[in-house]
Amino acid sequence: MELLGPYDSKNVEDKIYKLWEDSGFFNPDNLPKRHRKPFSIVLPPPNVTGVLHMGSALMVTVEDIMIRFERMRGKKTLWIPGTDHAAIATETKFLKEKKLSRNDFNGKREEFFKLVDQFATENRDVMLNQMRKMGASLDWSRLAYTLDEKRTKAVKGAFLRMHSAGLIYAGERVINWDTKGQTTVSDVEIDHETQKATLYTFKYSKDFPIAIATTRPETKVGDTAVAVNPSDERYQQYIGQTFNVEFAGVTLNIKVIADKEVDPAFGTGALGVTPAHSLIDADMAMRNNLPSIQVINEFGKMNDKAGALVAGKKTLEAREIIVNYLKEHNLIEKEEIIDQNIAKSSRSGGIIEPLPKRHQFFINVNKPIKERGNKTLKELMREVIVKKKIDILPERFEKIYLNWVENLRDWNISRQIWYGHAIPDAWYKGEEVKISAEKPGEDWQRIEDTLDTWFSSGLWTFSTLGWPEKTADLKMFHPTSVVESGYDILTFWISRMILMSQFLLGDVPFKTVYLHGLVRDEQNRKISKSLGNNIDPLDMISQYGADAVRMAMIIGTSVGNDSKISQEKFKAYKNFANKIWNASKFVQMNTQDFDPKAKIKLSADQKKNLKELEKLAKETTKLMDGFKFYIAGENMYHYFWHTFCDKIIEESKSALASPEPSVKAGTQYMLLEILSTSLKLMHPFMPFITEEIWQQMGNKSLLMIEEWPA
RNA sequence: GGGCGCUUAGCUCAGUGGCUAGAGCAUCCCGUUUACACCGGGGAGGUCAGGGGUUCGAAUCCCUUAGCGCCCACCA
Repeated sequence: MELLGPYDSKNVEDKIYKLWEDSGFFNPDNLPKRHRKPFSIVLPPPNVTGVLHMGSALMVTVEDIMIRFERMRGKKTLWIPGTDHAAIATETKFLKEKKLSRNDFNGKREEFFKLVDQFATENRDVMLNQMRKMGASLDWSRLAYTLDEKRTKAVKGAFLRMHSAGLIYAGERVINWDTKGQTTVSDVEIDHETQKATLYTFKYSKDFPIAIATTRPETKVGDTAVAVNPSDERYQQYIGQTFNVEFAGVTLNIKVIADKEVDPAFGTGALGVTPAHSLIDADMAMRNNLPSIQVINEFGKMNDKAGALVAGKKTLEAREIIVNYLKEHNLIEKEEIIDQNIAKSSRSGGIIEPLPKRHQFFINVNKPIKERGNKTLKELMREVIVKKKIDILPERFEKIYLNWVENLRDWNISRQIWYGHAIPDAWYKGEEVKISAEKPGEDWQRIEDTLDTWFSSGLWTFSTLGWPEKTADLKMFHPTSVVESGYDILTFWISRMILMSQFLLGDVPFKTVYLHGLVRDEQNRKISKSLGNNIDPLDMISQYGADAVRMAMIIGTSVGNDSKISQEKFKAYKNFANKIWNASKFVQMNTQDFDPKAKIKLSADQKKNLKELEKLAKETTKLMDGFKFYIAGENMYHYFWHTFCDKIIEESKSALASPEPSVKAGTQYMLLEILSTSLKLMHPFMPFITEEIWQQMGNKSLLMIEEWPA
């Protein structure tokens, strides 16, 4: 009997974790025979250079609850750990911490790659240990990294298959250029900020017949057309005509075109078309066969084609110069202040400048795929939700997802950074691009871009199981049962996994998506480094114990909703852990002499207690099945404290003192029964303390693999 | 501009047609001989944002108003 003093998590947790790890039961291959049906989850791979924060603590808690619950229920449970190389984020962090720039490496990419890799690995081990502290029952023998050898093979296989199916194409396109990060980014990596901007209405020159409106006059030196709505009567006479105009030191060749995308009600109803620096204009130029003139370079400065007046200037300076030019020449008709969205890179914060770039790889989401019933990726992504092959919890995110898929455009997967997967077998000669294992010819050169990091994480559910090899793991554990993540990466990650799995495997990557909310501080602020309001889960673990941290994370957080976390909450569940400890101590002290073979007599109330417990177990199971862990946990808390401790234990005190042996033995039986069943029911939530007590009760087996009581 | 959601006790939140609307924390009163003061017993505290409707019955379903929040978007 060792349950002395108040519960001290520090003496228990590391010891218990080692006990579990040594048992081998985190690995489904080692589980006893009764564990047959698979249940699998892939851990959303955190950035390799990250640290465990409140969001990851919540993620680990929810997933470990599911895994432990299903393991006890007899499933063959696999929870795969791993980390994400997070290309841009890691490269940026490395350069910043080492106070280096890519130029310092003089093009020595391999050397650079090695150093970043090493940097990443050091960080990784720290973070993985943090997950152990949380009690995560991850199968460490299957640890994966999005940039390790096996995953590289998967990436290459996926890329080549998509390319040969015609789903990946390359070419010169107007892309989102991050002027700070010096790379292209995809549509989802852009944030829009509303700003006040001046909308200028003006003519290129006095002899040009149509006035146009823009908030970016500096781009107008790259105009090749003016577009009007085909039904706009004001401009009918000019459609099809071409004008040569002198504008701010350059000669523009402006064709007047009709395009239905133009809103006749906005501005003058006429749009100056700048094919090189606007995505919508680029589309319009493609439809109307217009030339494109790049006037802004990759550093956000005007180039030589922009004319002597502004060449070499930053875009904002150039804007002033052009506006002055317009004023001097009396060309401005109207100036008004409007709200405008400006695009910024969500990673670097740099302004996004649309500009044309060669050799860019895209995933075509609108191409019918022969081997998938002529459906497009977009249709496949939509179908799995509509046909309920995948459930998203909470359901409202299905609408958000579908809405996003509707608006989906081709995905630019090229990145101009070094740390990441090289685009496999990619070569260029001038504008030409070829995918070939061998160098296609003398004049061909390697395309040195890397892939968007989400390309590799999109493969995660099956690349971690050995794909493209036909492994036993893949057969057993894919599709995975549940994917659990924050709703903020629904479009980045969840959607890409669906895309990849649908095409490459013709199957869903998971059956259920469980989305958790953001963890916020007491003032309802997002937890972020810049606010300095981060609560370190490790601090909380050392103050309150991992079980208390897990309870604090899960209770009061319903699926898909943000939650608030505060010190009081951790404290409350630390008290609960102590309550469990003391109640167990009481039971043990009073059942030392219990003989399992003794004749027992139960009072009507005691029988009722056992019935109630049975009911609670059934309800808990139902709630867990419905992913309502927060309610299940709260119910257990309430039952254990206010029913078992406050009522049942109190009432048992007199019965334990009964002179009638069968009454005493009956009471002992009941107490032991309720305690051990409670420990089982609470184990997914509070694994350390329940296992510790289970062990101290003299059980030979691990609570972790005990049979679930309902 | 399009879409989604939230508003329930002082605070954080549960509760998707049915007993008198719940929990945790906080608060107030009482209580220290042996499981636990990291405790026990008791109490106060809510026109479920406002209005309208459906229903035998509404926090829950529908409409509407207000406030707050999120996502998407190439009105230049």
